[in-house]
Amino acid sequence: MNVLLLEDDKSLGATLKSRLEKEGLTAHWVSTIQDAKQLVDEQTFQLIILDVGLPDGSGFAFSKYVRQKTNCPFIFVTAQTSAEDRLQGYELGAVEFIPKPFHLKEFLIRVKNTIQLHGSDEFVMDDLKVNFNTLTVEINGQSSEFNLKEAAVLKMLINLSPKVVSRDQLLDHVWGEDQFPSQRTVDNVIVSLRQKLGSYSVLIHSVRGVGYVFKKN
Amino acid sequence: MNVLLLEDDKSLGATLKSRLEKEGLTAHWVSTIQDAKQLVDEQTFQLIILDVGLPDGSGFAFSKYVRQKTNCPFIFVTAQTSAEDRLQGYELGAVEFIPKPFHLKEFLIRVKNTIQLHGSDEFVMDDLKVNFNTLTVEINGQSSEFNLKEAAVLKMLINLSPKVVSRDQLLDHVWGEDQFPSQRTVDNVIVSLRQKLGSYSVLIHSVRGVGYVFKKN
DNA sequence: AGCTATGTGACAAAACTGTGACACATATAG
DNA sequence: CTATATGTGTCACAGTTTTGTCACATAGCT
Repeated sequence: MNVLLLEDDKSLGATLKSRLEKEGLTAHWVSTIQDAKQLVDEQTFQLIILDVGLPDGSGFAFSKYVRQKTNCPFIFVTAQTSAEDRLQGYELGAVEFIPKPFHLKEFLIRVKNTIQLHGSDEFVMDDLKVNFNTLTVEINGQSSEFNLKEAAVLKMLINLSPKVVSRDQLLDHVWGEDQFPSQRTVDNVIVSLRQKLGSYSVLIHSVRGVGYVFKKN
Repeated sequence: MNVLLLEDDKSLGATLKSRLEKEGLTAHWVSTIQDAKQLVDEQTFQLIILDVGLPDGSGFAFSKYVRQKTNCPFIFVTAQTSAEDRLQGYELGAVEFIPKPFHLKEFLIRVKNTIQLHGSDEFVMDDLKVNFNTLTVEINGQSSEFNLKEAAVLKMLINLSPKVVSRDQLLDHVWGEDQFPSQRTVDNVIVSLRQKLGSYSVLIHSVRGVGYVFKKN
């Protein structure tokens, strides 16, 4: 799960990022709306956690930007906690509203609940539907299943699309920085991915000398 | 859906009861812990919404009483909203904590989320009928009984369907975050569930490396 | 003690993974 | 243009990991 954390308090941001990662999530932490916009344009997230009072604008405004681009669920974490603030948050499409200050345990409980309830980890394009939760891919109703590595590789390619992802990046991210399988291993995963993607296999291009790209159309 | 509303503010209580009923729920409204205990002893509820500051005691205390008797989810609605209060609420097993004052719309959004996440205590599909309250399953009239763990696991799978539930999620939710049975334990519960589900056992799929899914057809 | 509910360990079965070999493709130099 | 070097696609095999299942141990209750 790819999580975007937008929080300008350095200490809090660092803490939350580390706790989210302990939960097995991939957390990206930025402290300005500008940086957040850039990340949202570059990657896809399954959850966004954001403050309202930020140095370069209001989290409420940013949440509108997010809504236009994706349907990613988001959680407000803020000291502005009046009934009106909360209602505004929920009406903007928030799925949670956590008032500051809070205890970490409460934060984690509520984030977990949110992920269980709203966290759909899907990629859809035309007749192609990939579900990273059930590790399945459906093409024109025909479905087949991924294994863990395949899913992780495809997810990374899609998340970073249209950037080229090197084999080393894949090995680091998917296999872990302490594992050193041969680079042929990556190719093999690509092979089986392509088989399972059928006619959509052409979306995975190989870039000679570098790695692979997923091109959305 | 049977909902218990424990709120001593007459005006607020009446409003909430009426709004809950507009949502199609059956709402019982009482204003004292004494009355609430009596109702809890007499009936089964699928959701309890309660204030903390009550004329004849603390809602926190009552929530402990509830926990002993049932596993019904409950939501605190209260003006005591410090981080400590909220944490205490969540640690007592609350699934939501709504600070006063609030707008009705926020209240309804959060109640609906809760209901969706925790579901009802009966599940019916074709010839399959599962009752999580009496811990029974009936298939074509043939009935058998679950034990507590089996029921809790099945309920979680069904409530989150079609999402995959990891063994860790199951261990946290069913066994508790402070218990650490082996993951084999989960598999064994799945085995006995499958046995009791007979021909419907195929609905429980395992997702290698992740966990299990319940697929409603 | 007898009973039930629950957790554990062992082992087989199934699925996944990484490797090397080889064919094929693409770049670069001559 | 051809030869050579290098990168990539694909396959089958064997080792590893995960899961299904069973028999048994333990705990708590009556």
